[in-house]
Amino acid sequence: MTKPDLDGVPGLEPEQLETYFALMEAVSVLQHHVEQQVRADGDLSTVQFQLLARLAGTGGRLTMTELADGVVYSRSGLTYQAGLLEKAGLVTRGPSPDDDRSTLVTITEAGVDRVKRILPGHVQVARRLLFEPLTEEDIRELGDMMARVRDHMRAQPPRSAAPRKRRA
Amino acid sequence: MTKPDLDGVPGLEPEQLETYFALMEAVSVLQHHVEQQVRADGDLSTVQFQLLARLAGTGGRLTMTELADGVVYSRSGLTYQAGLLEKAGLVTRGPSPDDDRSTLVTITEAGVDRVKRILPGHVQVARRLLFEPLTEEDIRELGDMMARVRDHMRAQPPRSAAPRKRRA
DNA sequence: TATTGTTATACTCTATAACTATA
DNA sequence: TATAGTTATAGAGTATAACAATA
Repeated sequence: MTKPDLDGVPGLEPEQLETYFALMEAVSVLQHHVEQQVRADGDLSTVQFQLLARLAGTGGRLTMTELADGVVYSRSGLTYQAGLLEKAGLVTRGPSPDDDRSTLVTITEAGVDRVKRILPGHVQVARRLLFEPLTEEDIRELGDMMARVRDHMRAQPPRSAAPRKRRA
Repeated sequence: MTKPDLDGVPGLEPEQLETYFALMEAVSVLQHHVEQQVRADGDLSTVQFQLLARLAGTGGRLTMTELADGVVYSRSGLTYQAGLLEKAGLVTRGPSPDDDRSTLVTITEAGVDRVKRILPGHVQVARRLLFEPLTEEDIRELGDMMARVRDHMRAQPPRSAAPRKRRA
């Protein structure tokens, strides 16, 4: 092994590849800092914060399946996380009046407070790490692109994997 | 709990916040698909693939510390992953001639083959999920922005955390 | 039969601290 | 003293499969 040769891989457009790697590295570092901030300011993992924030941003109560959407990729994983959040007094779980199979997860006042406690530092991290080297127009363009990408991903049919929960 | 009120959180500029959330959701979904592809095509975790790809892209051999940079955030975590890669025959570890404290990690032919086996599908996932809804100019701009962000992050001094390994 | 959610279990991964060896 | 790396260990998280209950 003296010099691995990675050329000859079909279908690589250098510009896309560089963009992809830069994006993934930048976001990976960002995620790491965010993880630390959420833990330090709110004693939660990022996943827990996302679930809580999602709940807070959607009216306060969702079924387990709705709550999982896009954040957690297995049912049992959500049950585990919801159990932790409930034990911490940040959400409650109760029966749904609409569907007796469903569980309604409701954010508590303490849960909302926790999100509020975390958010400012959260935004500060994003601003310092992500937005600082970008112009206002960059940010607009980035937001526009990412909204398109996100919607495109949401619309993607599951490929070979078993169909997962979809939003109603 | 009827309707959590998240307003009144200081320092939030709605445009930045939306951009941030769109970015994080899009990348999170992308990471999940990438994880599945790397596992399916190459029987590796994303971290293992990143380590291997980094090694392949940097001339084939790096010290443990150099290899860790930006991918793994603790020394022991890298030792663990390097141990797995070595057991799988994808890298070898040996003493460094320059510094007897260092360990040189060298990618094997099998390691390079593995990266080559994974890359095409990898790029395909990125193209299908990330690049499809973007124009060529979008991609150029995104790449430009992310390169700036990445470099900015690399230049950031560690805040309150203990200083980590830095590239030489 | 399909769907919602939980449980049990096994596995992967990560981080902290203690340790060895070299600079 | 500081740095490179390993080891032991403990904890968090995830996924799979089996299960119960309802649609």
